[in-house]
Amino acid sequence: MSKFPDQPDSTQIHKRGTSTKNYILTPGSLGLQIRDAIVSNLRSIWLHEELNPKYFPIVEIEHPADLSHGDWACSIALQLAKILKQNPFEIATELAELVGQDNIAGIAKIEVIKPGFINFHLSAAWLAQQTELILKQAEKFGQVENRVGKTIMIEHTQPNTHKALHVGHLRNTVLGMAEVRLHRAVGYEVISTTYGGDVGPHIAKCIYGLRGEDLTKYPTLDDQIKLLADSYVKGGTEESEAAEEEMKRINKALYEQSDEEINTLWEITREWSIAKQKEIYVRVGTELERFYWESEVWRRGVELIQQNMGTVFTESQGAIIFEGERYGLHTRVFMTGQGTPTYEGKELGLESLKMEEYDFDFNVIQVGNDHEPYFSVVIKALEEVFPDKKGVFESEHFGMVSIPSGKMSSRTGNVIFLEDILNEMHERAYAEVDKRYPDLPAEKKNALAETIGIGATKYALLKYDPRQDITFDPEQTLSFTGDSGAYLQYVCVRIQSLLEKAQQQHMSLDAQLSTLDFSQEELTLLRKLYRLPEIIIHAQLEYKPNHLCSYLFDLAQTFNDFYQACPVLNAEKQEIVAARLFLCQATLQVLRNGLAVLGIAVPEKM
RNA sequence: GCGCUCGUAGUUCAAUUGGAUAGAACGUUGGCCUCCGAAGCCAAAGGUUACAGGUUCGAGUCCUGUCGAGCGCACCA
Repeated sequence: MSKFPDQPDSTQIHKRGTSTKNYILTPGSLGLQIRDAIVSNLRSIWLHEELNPKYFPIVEIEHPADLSHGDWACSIALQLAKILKQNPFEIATELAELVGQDNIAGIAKIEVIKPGFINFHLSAAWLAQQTELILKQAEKFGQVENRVGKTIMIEHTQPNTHKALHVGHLRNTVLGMAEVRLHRAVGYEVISTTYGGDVGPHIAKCIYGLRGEDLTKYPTLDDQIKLLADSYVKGGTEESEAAEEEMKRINKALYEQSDEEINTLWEITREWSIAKQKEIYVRVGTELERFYWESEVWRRGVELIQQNMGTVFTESQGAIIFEGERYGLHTRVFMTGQGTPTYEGKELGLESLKMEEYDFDFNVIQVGNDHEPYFSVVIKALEEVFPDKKGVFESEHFGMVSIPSGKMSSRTGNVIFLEDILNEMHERAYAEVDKRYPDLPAEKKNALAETIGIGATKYALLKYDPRQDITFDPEQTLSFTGDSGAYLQYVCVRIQSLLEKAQQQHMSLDAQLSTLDFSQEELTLLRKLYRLPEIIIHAQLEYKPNHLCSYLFDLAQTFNDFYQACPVLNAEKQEIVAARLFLCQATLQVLRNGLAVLGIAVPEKM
């Protein structure tokens, strides 16, 4: 007997790009039960009609965009019309009839609509039960165990030393940490790392501009960072031949550590940069388990290149190259004519060091999309050098950030600095806090302003598709109203204060629903609350935290509809008060859990 | 010139990877605090998804072409 094709669920799908929506179907979920019921009944039809199992489709179900179309929907009948040589509406009707006979608990109604959609409506009892589960699982709700036992290293952020961080870096680190948390949420063991450029021509430029400076004249970290930025511009805009020769000499000396004066200068200023980076990481909640540096991996890269000369790498015009063209890629230089490794050459050393230090199943490297062609080459070369590591390394490409005045460039000074953004957002949030709570001690105002400012900043960067280039206009992008971090925080804070009031009035906060007589607004809320785990899986598989942002914002809006329409504490009957308090708690839990994955904190009051 | 990515409301972006009437936010206009927090809510206006074909039950999404933008095309990262 020939075999029907496998019907995937969320545990079987590793990566985005898979052509099925069934990644959100977790084992035991109602969605999976519905899908499987459709599959098994369809198989009966298949066998009855004596069709070839080879042509049996992958059955997909999804949440209709419009809730009036039900909670789950399946369009398989439309796809089968041709194969079965039958009207899609008839197929849908027959299938719906058969699935209905399975009496799946939780389904209140199955509808067949127009051309041939089968729509499943969930019962209030099931939704209520599901919501009780949210409160039972508390902060664990939203976590799934799809990838337990797998370890992934995520390399992100990657700022160079000797340069001030700008909005682009902020986007990278905020996205990077969101990816780290999303992967943890689906069960991965995650190693969060970064890799910084601390040797090479870009550093040489800064050192060139720096020479002759009395470093002791710059006592504070901010002065020091300012000096580095100015020096970089000085070196970067110098175009005379003599200066270029000198910078090449400095570069070479940096690699070989052959010049005492340059070494000292480099060591001191490198520490400045790293201190500043760490300060920022603490502020934005970036946690890194291991900092890799070009200076510690380049020799290893050179050795690997030398060991694979003639096989993987070849010499050309004095440089050492990898002939990517043989694989339809670019041919790239891995070692320059001067004998220094390039970005690509160093990368080789980096990956080999990672493998030596850690045992991981995957390593995702998140970089800007301008690096995309290089990474295809680097990964190809890597797989040639380490043939047993095929499929381990993967690069993920983020879109670039430009600003209204054009493309950012540290060299010309057309940049918005990361810290300026954070500070400005802090100040704006402080002004709002001050307006509302003028009597609060300054210390508390500052703490609150920081939570709100950082939250709004992170949300503003996470709500876009990571792969899209974005224009970052601080006036417009960073907002405390509408689709913003502050909006979500506000909804949480308002629920918190509601619950506090309820407690003061000794109302019951049991994680149980005593009524199933829901209003339209309550029902809509219930129909969205249970979806968080699916959203997290979706966001993780596609590396798209913006899906989680959209969901949370939509949930918050749905809650506001409910809040506006339904009095909670002042509801007419005790059991309605209890039911609504219960809904408030569940919403708060889901919002908090989702925001935690995004790295956004919720203040107690605001 | 070649390659990759992209083109959606005045602006910034979504759109469950081919699903149902393309959604938000900002901005604009008008309304809602004697009522659980107005950083909130409601309403209005705003679209031939750059353009032209094609594929099919169905296209913003896939294929072809045109126009336009960004990025990349060996000793920078």
